[in-house]
Amino acid sequence: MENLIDNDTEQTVIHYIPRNATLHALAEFFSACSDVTRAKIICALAMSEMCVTDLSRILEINQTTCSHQLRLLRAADIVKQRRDGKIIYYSLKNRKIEDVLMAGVEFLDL
Amino acid sequence: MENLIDNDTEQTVIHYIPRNATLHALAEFFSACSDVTRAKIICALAMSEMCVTDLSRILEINQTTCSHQLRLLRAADIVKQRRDGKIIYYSLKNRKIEDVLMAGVEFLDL
DNA sequence: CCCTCATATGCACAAATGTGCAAATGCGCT
DNA sequence: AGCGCATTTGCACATTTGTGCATATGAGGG
Repeated sequence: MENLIDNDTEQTVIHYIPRNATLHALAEFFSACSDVTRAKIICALAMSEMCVTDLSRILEINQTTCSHQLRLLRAADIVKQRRDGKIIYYSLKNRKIEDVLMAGVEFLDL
Repeated sequence: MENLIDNDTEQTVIHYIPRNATLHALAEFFSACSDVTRAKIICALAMSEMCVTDLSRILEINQTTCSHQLRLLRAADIVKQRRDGKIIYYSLKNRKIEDVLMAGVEFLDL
């Protein structure tokens, strides 16, 4: 069983591979961006803090679905909430998420 | 049925939301990055062109699985292949994928 | 206390996804 | 042609995911 790449390269590659925890975190994060509904929500929240009702009305998605996806986005630390009386306002937790979207747009040349 | 955000903001948000085709492309792209195995493969290929056998051996993943995931990555235009006799070498099609991973790493503060 | 509105949760279900075995294909060699 | 190796493909299966209805929770106002 011969190696096809040379041993030095192999060692370099092996050391470059991130730890499993890192890979897992990355995959989970990208997974949170990998749905049309959630991408929509992120884009909307990048413009303005908003409540669930407005979000679902403006994006034309079911309120329940919106709520479910917001929960996922919150679990992924992409979105945060703030309560004001009856209303819960959602917004981006960290503006770096926009850099990620931009990088995606760049890659796809959109 | 009253709006909770003012109409100007609402209009701005509505115009900011990317077209459906764009959202779909973005989601599909991130979906390609949203799996541990594929993330691993991308990281490895960022270091060096490699064939399936080496990839699966070094990353310690089943060769068949590796092949399946490479097909997905190829469909997502993340990876390209080059044949040399019996061997097929895989490499990143576009180095901008690294910027995306970096943005993810930045976001997660890894 | 009851009504209304904003939001979340439980549940069910269809659809998509990741994995690996078994078998097929492709290619060079003799 | 026949063999061996590299890679892909077909198939099956368990698991996860996205969605929305029905229902619950939570908060303010009369």
